[in-house]
Parts: sequence; structure tokens; C-alpha cells
Amino acid sequence: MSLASTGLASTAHGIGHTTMEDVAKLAGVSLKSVSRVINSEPHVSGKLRAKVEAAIAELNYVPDTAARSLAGSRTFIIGLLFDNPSPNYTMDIQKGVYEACRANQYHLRIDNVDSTVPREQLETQLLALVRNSRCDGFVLTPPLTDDMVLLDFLERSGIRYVRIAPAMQPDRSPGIGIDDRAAAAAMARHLWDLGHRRIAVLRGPASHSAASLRLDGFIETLGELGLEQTLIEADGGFSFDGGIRAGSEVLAMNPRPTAIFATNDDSAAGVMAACSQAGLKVPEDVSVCGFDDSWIARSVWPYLTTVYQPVEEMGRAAASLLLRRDEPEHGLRLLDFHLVVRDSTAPPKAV
Amino acid sequence: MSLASTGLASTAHGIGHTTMEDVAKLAGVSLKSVSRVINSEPHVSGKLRAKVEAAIAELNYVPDTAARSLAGSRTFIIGLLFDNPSPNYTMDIQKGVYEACRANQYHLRIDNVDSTVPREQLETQLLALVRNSRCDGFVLTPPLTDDMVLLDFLERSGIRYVRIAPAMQPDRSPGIGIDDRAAAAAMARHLWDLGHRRIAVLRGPASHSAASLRLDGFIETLGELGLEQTLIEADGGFSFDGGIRAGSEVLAMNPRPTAIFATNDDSAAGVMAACSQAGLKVPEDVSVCGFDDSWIARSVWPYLTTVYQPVEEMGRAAASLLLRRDEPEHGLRLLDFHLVVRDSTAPPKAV
DNA sequence: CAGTTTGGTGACAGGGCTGTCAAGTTCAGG
DNA sequence: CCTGAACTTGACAGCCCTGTCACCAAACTG
Repeated sequence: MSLASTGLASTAHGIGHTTMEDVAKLAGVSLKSVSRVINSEPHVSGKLRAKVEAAIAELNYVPDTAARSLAGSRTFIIGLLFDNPSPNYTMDIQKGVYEACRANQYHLRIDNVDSTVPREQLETQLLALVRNSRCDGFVLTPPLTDDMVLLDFLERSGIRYVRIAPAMQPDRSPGIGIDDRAAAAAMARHLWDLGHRRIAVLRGPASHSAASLRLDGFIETLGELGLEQTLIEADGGFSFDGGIRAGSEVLAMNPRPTAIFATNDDSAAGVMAACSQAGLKVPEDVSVCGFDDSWIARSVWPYLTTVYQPVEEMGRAAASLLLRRDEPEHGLRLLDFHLVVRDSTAPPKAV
Repeated sequence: MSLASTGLASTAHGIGHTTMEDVAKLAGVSLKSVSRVINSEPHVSGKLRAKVEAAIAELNYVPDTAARSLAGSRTFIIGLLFDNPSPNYTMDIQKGVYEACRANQYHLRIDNVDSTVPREQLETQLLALVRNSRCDGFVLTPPLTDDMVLLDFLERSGIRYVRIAPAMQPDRSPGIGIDDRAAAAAMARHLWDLGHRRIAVLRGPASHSAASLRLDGFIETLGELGLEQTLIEADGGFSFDGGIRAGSEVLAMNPRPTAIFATNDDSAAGVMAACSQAGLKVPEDVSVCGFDDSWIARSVWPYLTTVYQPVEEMGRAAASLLLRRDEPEHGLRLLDFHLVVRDSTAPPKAV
């Protein structure tokens, strides 16, 4: 086993590496004082701080991360761990996390996990990743958020982490999410208010726990509103193809539902394709709505009515939680969602 | 100016940090020998290597990156710099780069650039990013690939980089791409062979240089094939909305084109939406084809005929180029593309 | 006004690793 | 059996910071 078989020869980073010593010399202070200024430590007089800052600016000094993390015990790196769900979702989260990092002089490291491998192997892979990564904290996205082995390991090792949209044990650790139940309820009300009474809903994969929350919230609310006919359920699998399949299935029924709620946008797009295959117009013949307000919601025609969830903001919030230690709050913090009514839903045709 | 105003308190990384010294002791060799094994340096006897590797395995030792990069002058980090084009494209590249990093015990750092800010500010931002990042090398994606200020800076600082799909000065530095011209030519031939003679093509944004290569290759080839009628051109802007707009425009013409080539998948999806708005069936009434074979090509119905470009592979190749120093090849390395004929193209209706 | 606290600063010792160089070992050729 | 080249190994300094502790000055206390 060789830990590193290739390598870049020494690279001259930056031009003429300025070190803290240069700054100290120029400012006429000690090394430690420069360090204090850099780390915003207390007990630094304004005069000294000014001198040092001037010197830093003049020399265009940037502290060496490697040295910093060797000396201190922080790496100034946040790790983002994700599996491979929708690229849009991931990208948005990543953007949010990135911005929070940047704002705090942190760096973002990516670790991409492949969950298609056997469970055993996955665990080994995960643990090795985290061990090797030496990050100051991790942001976890679903479905990694619910990997108990991983969580146990992180906690046992004293590594901080924040989960985005965790499903299980929401109070176990800090988390960021939205109220999927309530969001789905809002969609139910929207369809109900439009006048729909024969409604279909597409399940997501069982492993994606938000999916079931959405399903539950939707069904429950329709029940409360007084829907008497049985709700039609089918499996949309959270994918375009799944949406086509489930959509066709549901549209073939007699009587046909007048509205279909797919619990994510990808499958909703699939449903719209199924409609077009069946020669049905959206929203005239069938209303279709999704969930997520992802990129694809505006890459279909008509534009999709969906639920906006602030994915990028969730990423930002997660990273911030990790960075500001002051607030060691446990439990899920819920962010605001809202209904985005676009063109794919309308009142059912008068019969 | 404070360089770091927040911070994580010292985190106990891993459990009971094993250091190289532990390994050396257990193996009964010197520190340096362990180092040699870890770095696969020459002049290490098989016996010694075996002892050390056994010790490493037993202790579950992982070298400390910070210390390594402080002592050596490598950071074991590859930076991926991107602007915000299509999330799908970016994600694929990222995945490829990530995998190459992982395979070489490197880490991937992300830096997201926002090119919507004024040019001046952008440059400052870019340079600061690169300086702060302290990476062993950077992978650049369009349009950053053609930012001469950035390239100059990197070269002046002796920082290695590889460009993905660079447009300008392809021989300036190592690069990875495909032959966009030839790929568009293949699409031209496909449509020609199907029997289309009245064809429209949608331009991409002028800033995206691959767009013009595709356009040129397409037009040129149709000319060579003997297309006599004038080709219809419109501006698709590489976006769904642009595709709808340009699509409607083109479809309103009389006589109507029988095939539309959008130079990326997003705008092709828009064209398909425009067809559906106009009550036209794809591919019966109009053939539509795109370019990229991105996620969206299979999130529309009918599935889109398009050109596959190995985006993930491009990312992998770029990172590998950065990592294996042996091959300091300059100039663009072209990867294979291929036509993906799906359901959105067919022979024109007999008139 | 002596006797404490507090605030501000610096000296110094590592942190875990790699580069350099020197020492020890092996083996071919004379 | 000796010499030098080539290989193998190790000692040690140093990469650039931060934590600890010690110091001195100023600002309190009763």
C-alpha cells in the first residue's frame, strides 16, 4: 500500500512567500502579536493592531493554512459530504455552504460518496473519508444524514457536523430543514381550493424520508379538508422516468384524476411528459405540481407549480451553524418554504 | 481587517492521533524511512517497506496533511474553479475531478466565482481566491478558461493549471476538450441523412466560445453536403427560455424548418416546449436536437437526440493531467464525443 | 500609598512531517 | 582482499504558525 504514488513537485506558491515574520519585522512587533491580530484575539491595543494591519496590507500577507492548522488544531476547512442525488439540489446546497465558508475565511472541501456500493463497503469508505479529511466540521446531506454508523462515528470522534434535511432522530444534532409536512399541506390546500376533488399523489423512494413526510402531510390535509374519494397513490421514485411511468398509470384510470401531485420536481416533469404522451394538456386537462422548485421546474412547459424550499440558504445556514460555535443548539431549525404557483395548475374543467 | 473572526475551537480529530513516530517505533525504523514508504520514494528495501506498511496498517495510520504540506511544499489539494453555468455540467466535471483526486490521495477544494460582478471586482476576487487557496493546481472551467488576467497570474506565480474546453489560445497550456466543430458536423450529417433540407440552428451566447465552434461546424458541413436553401439562424442563448423564444420565432416561419438544432440541451428543451405550444409534435412534425447529453436530455419527452460529450471524463482527465507531472504536454487534448440518437429526430414528413 | 488585579506584549517550545546530508552497507571489478 | 560506486538508512534541522507562560505597565483596591 502506498499512500501517495503520484505527486506534484514543489510548487512555488504565490510570489516570494511572505511569512508572519516579515510582517512582525515590518511592524516592529513580535510574532505572537501578529498572530493575535490575525486571529482577532482579545488584549490587543488599537495602536498595535493598526501597525500590524498596515504591515499585512503592505506585504499582501496571507497566513499559511498548513502551518496554522499544524500549530493550532483547526484546519479551516469544512467538508461537504454528499451522495449523488439530483445535481441541482446538490449544487444549490454546495453554493450556500461555499458562501458561508468564504465569508468566514474557511475553505470548502468536497467529498462525494457513492452509495450504490454494498452497505459494508460504503461504511468503510465513509469512515475513511472522514478520517482522512481532517475537516473542522462536516455538512451532511440526505441520505447521509440518516446514516447512523456515520453519525455515531462522528460523535465518537468529537467531530462537529450539521445535517441538512435529516429525517431520523431530528434532535440528535444540529440540523437545518423545512417543514415538509406543512409544505405538502399547503400544496394540498392549493389543489383543493382550485376545486380538485380527484387527486393523485406520487410517492418518492422509501429511503428518502422527506418523501414520506410530504406524502403524509398531503394526504392528511386532504382528509381534513374533507376529500371523500380515495386518493390515488403511485410510485414516482423521484425521477423523470418514474414520473412518466407513474403518470401514465394514473392517467389511464377511469375516472381520471384532475390533479397530480408529484413529491419532487423531477417526477413532476415526468408526469407532464406522460400527459403529453396521453394527449392531455396541462393544466387544462390535468393539473400537475411538484416539490423543490429546482431548476427543472422552469425547464418544462408549462412552468411547474411547486413548493420553493430555500436549498442554497439551507446550505449557508448549515455551514454557519458549524462556524459559529456560540450557538451549540441541537435540533432541527426550520426555514421558510413557500408555494410557487405557476402555470401547471388550474381549476379542473367543468364536467 | 481581521482575517478570521470566527472559529471552531480545537477539535479532536480522529481518535488518539497516531503519528509517524508511532509507526516508526512499531516498525523499528527511523522517521525518515516511514516517510519514504509513504511517499513511495526510491531506495527502499522490500523488507523495510513491508515492515512499515504492516505498522501503518496495524495502527490505522493516516499522515497529517497539514504537516505534510508544511514540511514539503505540496498541499495535496486540487482547486476547482468555476463560474455558474449549468449545474449539471458543473456537477459532472466536479465528479470527474473529484474521482481523479481521490485516486491520487488528493483532496478537492471548490471555489465558486461569481462572474456577474463588474469585471474589475471579478479580477480582484479571482486573484485573491487563487492566492488564498494554496492549491497544488487548478482546474479551470469555461468561461474562466479564457480569462487572460487569471491565466497570466497563474503562470507568473508558477501555479499549474489545466483548462477544460478552453476557447482562446488552446496551445497556451494543457487543456482538455472535445472537437466541437466535428461534433456539430456529425449532427449536421445526421439531420441531412434523415432527409432534412430546411434546417434551423440556434446560436449560443457569444461569450461561450464552444457555441460558435458548434455553429460553424454545423453550417459548414451542411454547406459541404450541398444544402442549398439558406439555413435559418436564431439566438437560443443556451437557456430554456431562450430556446422557447427562438423556437417560436423559427417555427412561425413559412415554410417551417423540418429540423432544429439547438447548440445545447437546455435550449433544445426550450425548443421542444415551443413545439408543444405551437401544437407541433416532435419528431413527427419537427425534429429537434441538442448538444451535451446533459441530464435534461433525458428529462424531456421525447428523449433528446444530442451529442454526448464526456464531461465527467474531462474532469477526470484534467485532474490527472495536473497530478501526473510526467506529461507536461501543452495544448488541447481532445476526447471522444459521439452522437446519441434518441427519439426527438426522425425523417421529415413526406410532403 | 503599598498591594493587588487587569491589560498588553513577547520568548519560546513544539505541532507532524520532509529535505539534506552523512553514515553504514553491499557488491562488482581489479 | 581492497576500492569505489551504488544502494540503503538515519539524525537533524526546519517548514510557519499558535499555545503557554512569564513579564511589565497601568489601573485599580482599601
